[in-house]
Amino acid sequence: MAKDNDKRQADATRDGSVTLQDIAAHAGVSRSTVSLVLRESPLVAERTRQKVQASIKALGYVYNRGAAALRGSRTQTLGVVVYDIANPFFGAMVAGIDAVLNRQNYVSFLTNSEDSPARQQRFLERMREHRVDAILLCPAEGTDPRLIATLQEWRLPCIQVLRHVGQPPFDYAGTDFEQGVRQAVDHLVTLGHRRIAFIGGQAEHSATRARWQGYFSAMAGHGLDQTCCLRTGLTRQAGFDAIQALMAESSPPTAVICHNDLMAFGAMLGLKRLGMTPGIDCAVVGTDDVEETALSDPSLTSVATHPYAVGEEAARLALRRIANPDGAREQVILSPRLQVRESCGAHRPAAFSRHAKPLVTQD
Amino acid sequence: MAKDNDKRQADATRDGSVTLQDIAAHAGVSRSTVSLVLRESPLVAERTRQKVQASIKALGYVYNRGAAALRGSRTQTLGVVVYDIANPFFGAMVAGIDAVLNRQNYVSFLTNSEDSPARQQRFLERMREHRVDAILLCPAEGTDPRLIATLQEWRLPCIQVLRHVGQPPFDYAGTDFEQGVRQAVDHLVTLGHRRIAFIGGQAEHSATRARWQGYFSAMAGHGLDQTCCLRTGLTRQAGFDAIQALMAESSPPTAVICHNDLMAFGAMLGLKRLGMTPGIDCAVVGTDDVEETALSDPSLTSVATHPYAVGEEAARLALRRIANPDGAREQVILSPRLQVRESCGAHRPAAFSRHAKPLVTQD
DNA sequence: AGTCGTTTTTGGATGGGTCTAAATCTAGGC
DNA sequence: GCCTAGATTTAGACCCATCCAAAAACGACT
Repeated sequence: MAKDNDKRQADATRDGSVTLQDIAAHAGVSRSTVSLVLRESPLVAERTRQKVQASIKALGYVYNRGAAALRGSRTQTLGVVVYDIANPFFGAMVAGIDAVLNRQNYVSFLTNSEDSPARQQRFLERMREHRVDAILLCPAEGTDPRLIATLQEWRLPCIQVLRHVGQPPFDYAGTDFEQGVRQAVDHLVTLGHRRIAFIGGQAEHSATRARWQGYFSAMAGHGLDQTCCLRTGLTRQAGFDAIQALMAESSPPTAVICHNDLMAFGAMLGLKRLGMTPGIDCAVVGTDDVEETALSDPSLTSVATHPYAVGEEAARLALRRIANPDGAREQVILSPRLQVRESCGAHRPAAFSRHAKPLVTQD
Repeated sequence: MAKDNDKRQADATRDGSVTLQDIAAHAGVSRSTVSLVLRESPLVAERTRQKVQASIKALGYVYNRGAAALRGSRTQTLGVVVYDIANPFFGAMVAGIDAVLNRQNYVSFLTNSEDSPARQQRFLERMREHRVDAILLCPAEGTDPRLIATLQEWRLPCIQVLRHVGQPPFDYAGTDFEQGVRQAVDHLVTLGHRRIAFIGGQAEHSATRARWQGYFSAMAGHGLDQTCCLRTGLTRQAGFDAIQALMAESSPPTAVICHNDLMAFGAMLGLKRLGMTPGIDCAVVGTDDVEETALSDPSLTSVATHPYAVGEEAARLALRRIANPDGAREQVILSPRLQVRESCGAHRPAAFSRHAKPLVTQD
């Protein structure tokens, strides 16, 4: 037996792969026992546990999660699909996801659909082949609503994030965009604005619809029917173009709310281009409250949508769903908060530090 | 046999897991043959291939990459460790990595070390347990240089990105920061500046050292010895503080080069706070050329370090290394390019800037 | 018909864990 | 000293593909 031991150990050092079998031999127990020790089972006697642990250390064993996943049912991996990883908003969200997963020894695959349903589809299939335990999906624009049902058939838990498609009993984590826009409208009305425009997306997903809904209902609530709005793309350029179109109208708005911060930055540049000053000649409010809001000039008032926190919630929800695949579906919806800065004309803080926001937005 | 077939198929629909065995039975061939078809082996006869493919489609088979990885040696996965995923620079880099990997059917785990060597260590160990084929590592600040040797012992290919530690024969992809800073100095000298300051990191990694090196050597090359510089943190706040300290000196600099764009944005805000106009009272140059450079006011002149391209190169290098683990180590180093905008005072493009100035001086 | 070289196909071992049911060991009770 | 419930440990099947050596099929050529 000692000889057998030696041989094993020699093998191990040669190709660097020590297995349960090797540990078992070294510690003088069975493979099963070692497996139990590794999984911290309470069934193992303390003395045995220590003996095995010592062998594990001595041989430099590395757990093989792939092999474990093959027999067991969990891979301890998650798939994350976003549609624009270069967007700082998603950077923050991914950081939130990462923070939660690490605590649970999970790792996540990250892929970027670039808002292409076809790419998204390929990724999902690849994730499936890798047997991820769940998917966090920010659906690409134009995603077929039936996708969610398909994933269900695949028995692949899917948490939708920020946007959602398909029929309601689904898992979702996001922000209440409707309420966010409403807050922006309310604030602007308080400041005396009446002609408030909204520029936002034309695509049909939940996140767009919710914003429009918030805008229309808030305006109506204040008895302001003469809404003016524009359905555009979601880029900085779109904001730049849209604001100029709005200003060219016979009675231009005195304030504008934008679908996201990128568009708001574009709108501010557009105003400057026209010789106008954002926050004075026309108030501008963005959405997301990305880090850069504080360093634009004027600093941008924005509806904070807490990407880091959304990421955390989504990840937590995913872990709950993995633990209990048939549990009731959950929607975790965070409340946005209007972050008032200079661009809405409310005030102009004197010091940089006062309107600097912490690097990590956490509720 | 037909009965056996039926049973198999029933199993399949029940728990959604069709295996090679099922396909083999359905197509009337052996498991081995099916495996060959899946891997597009030229050994299989065309007729057989088609028959098998039909069965695969009919039964809705899903390839099990985990099982394949257990026997074979490749997992088709990569680990990516960055130190600040919320930073837009890394967002772009990750997008570049993702783009290359997808073409090769690879997926990557992404984790965020937050510049903590301990977290980084944990991640690397987890990646090892998942048997990733290679690691793309942006080493956290304070990483022990021996880490690279350790990874080598683990036989885990590691491509360092942007920063590097350890002894030279290693794989690396990054940008030539030294040359970047040199370009910035040269440009500023051409514009007539003599008192050029540099504010940058104090930590000891390659990326910091290279920048200092570039600064000192370029200054010396122009016969400008009276260098003034500050070693600070790398945040916006650090830039904000540093510029004010510099301006308080008896003979303040007329231009300042910053370690990254975040600091440059901070520095510009700092100048405004002092009632000065960036690009007029003091030139400011950043590094990285993140997207937001164009929308600051004034727009920021910056040394473009091409994060997307760096990500692509790193991923490609990783794939080469996986294919040939013992090949010669490579260093892929991209040349930066100075992106001249308004903040260095060289010119003020007509488009956005004409009206921007009055706006800033309003404080 | 027999031989030979290709081209295809295949059985069975293998990778490294987990799972289940059964075996073995305790200590306490009589 | 024997019996039993409870605590530990274990053997062996299993997960699902890949690998290798060997078998089978095929066609061409003596």
